[in-house]
Amino acid sequence: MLDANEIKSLFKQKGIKATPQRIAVYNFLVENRIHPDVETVYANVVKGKPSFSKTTVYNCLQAFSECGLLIPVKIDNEKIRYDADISFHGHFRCEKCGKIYDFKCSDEKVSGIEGFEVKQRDVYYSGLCSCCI
Amino acid sequence: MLDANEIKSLFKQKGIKATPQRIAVYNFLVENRIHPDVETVYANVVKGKPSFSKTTVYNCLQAFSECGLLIPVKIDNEKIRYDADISFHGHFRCEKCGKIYDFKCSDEKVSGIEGFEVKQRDVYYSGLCSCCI
DNA sequence: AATCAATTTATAATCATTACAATCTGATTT
DNA sequence: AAATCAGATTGTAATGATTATAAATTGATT
Repeated sequence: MLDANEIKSLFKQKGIKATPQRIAVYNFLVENRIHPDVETVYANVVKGKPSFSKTTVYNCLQAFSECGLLIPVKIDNEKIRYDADISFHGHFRCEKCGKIYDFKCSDEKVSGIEGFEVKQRDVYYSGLCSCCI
Repeated sequence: MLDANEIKSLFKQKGIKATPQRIAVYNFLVENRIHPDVETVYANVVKGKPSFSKTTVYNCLQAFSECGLLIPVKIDNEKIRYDADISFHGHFRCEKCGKIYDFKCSDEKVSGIEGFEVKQRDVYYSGLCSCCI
């Protein structure tokens, strides 16, 4: 469990209000690096507060995405999943078990978009993980 | 306009039946490298055949994706778009004009997924294109 | 303690995609 | 060339995740 005051100052830094719901959602994301989707986050936080609304989970995840606290992972045709590790890395999705793996990824050399302003880079692989081959 | 017989033999090679609808959809994709979504494809093919069903467009695009005739581009929160260029390259989406640009992209060096079987690699960038900066 | 903007909640609305079943048709066989 | 049949197309209906809405609540500031 992260220190609530740390989270609060982090939120303040990012300009978003600290609410118990947001703290619960962020805490879950940081402690469970499983790239959960909305449903999974909801299922877990609602255990601690039965009145937790799914809309709130949507709101929280969107707010966090917008202020850069987490990265939305949009891979294959799956629902969006969320990653609290905001450093640059690739995502591999196993098409059999559905698990998403982080991997290290060097910067690519690119050409054809000279003069463009790149704000976001995503590297997605998919296939079979070693457990599922 | 591509040669219909060429397309037919291509479809046969891939093991899918050649129908006028499929030929129309594939032809549009190859001639218009605009990474269209389902709606755009439908709007264009229905002009040549008013009874064209949108379900058929979904079916065609899925069949083509499955047999490797085109690549589904799933970038940002946008609807899936389709690319008839199946060689490896990156996709840049301008968040202002919505246009998708192809770019050349060297192979990345990766670590952390040794022993995995990679079947699909996608590199997605987004930001502002030179026209929109 | 008062205030106000932001957030949460529950419900309803939206809309892209999928499911379905009847009809049709392309490709193969006779 | 006609028969055959699996596969494809069509129109309609169902699905379900996400978004919109508005009332009630609450966090942060004064």
